[in-house]
Amino acid sequence: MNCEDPGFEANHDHDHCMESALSTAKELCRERKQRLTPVRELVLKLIWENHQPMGAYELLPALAAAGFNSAPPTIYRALEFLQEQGLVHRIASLNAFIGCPHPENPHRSGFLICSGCQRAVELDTAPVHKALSESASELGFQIAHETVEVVGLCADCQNQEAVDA
Amino acid sequence: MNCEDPGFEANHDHDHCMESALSTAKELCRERKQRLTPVRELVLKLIWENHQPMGAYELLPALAAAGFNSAPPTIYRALEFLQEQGLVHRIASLNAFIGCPHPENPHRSGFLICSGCQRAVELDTAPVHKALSESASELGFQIAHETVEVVGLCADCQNQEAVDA
DNA sequence: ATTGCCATGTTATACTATAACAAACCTAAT
DNA sequence: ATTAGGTTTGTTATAGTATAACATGGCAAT
Ligand SMILES: [Zn+2]
Ligand SMILES: [Zn+2]
Ligand SMILES: [Zn+2]
Ligand SMILES: [Zn+2]
Repeated sequence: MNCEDPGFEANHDHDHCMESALSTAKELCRERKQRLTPVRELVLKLIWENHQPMGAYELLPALAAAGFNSAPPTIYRALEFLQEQGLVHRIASLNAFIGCPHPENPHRSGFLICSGCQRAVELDTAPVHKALSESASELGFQIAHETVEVVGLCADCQNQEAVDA
Repeated sequence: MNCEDPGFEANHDHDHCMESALSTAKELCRERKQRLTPVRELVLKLIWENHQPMGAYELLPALAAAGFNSAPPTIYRALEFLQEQGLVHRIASLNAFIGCPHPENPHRSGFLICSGCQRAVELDTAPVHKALSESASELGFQIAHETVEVVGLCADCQNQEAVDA
């Protein structure tokens, strides 16, 4: 698999993920006449490299190592830009950020987060959105944004638990 | 309506909400042999009084006014206890806490949050959970906990917007 | 009364995020 | 090329959220 086909499979080509995500990002920003500056690109790269949700402050050392200013505003500005472009999502329950595998079409995001291996994969939120919008419309509530973050164990980590037990 | 029938209706009996929530809490803690100490009860009362999601630090002044220590650990300990007992929920996307209208049977929580009036109501999460668990089981993912927080406009605030426009 | 557990007080610190203003840098007219 | 205007980055400071660690006090079972 690659990162365009979300899942928890461990054995996939990380490098391909990252390169693909970066080249897609460059193309999108070019189309949209947005500037994927060096620091923004580096932050995106770092997020994809780690391939799991990353806190803002976890990214700072690598920024410093690359010669950029590593005060908090630097990283938060980059993250803000990347979020606006749909290149990364924020996971509220983790105070962390993760790369989006489908930035070309903006969408509602939702995540499955494994508490065993810390990996997170983006969900297809269509079914859950349908359920939510039905509940909301019963109350006359107009949805603007959804936070859907599910914590649990991925298949690998369930197996691991069984082995350990 | 009262708070056992969640909704965004403005004209309901706040005092009844609060008293009902507090007496339910007392009874539950007695049944469970848990101690609803003065500071814990006060925190619960403050949360219900405000009747909207409250940040931990917003509650501290009232604690100080009541003669309690008002250092952060005090409030976070009380909140932790109240969460364990299902008496309050944390809303991750707001870093805030709100009283649960149905603490007698522990449940998955989900919220509709109005960005106009800051009120939040608990959702019936059964339909959402059904959708989520189908998506999760396709990936062999075992759900432990769900964060479902929907931001938007309640009916009142939609009307208000229409008037203002 | 003694012991042990739970709850609270207290101080300090970690972690997360933004405000505010200055400097550098594009970019696109002139 | 010059200049003016907007955007990006640097820099310092601070706001906002949450927990660690250890001391003290209250309560209950023996
Ligand atoms: Zn996405
Ligand atoms: Zn896992
Ligand atoms: Zn609840
Ligand atoms: Zn409203």
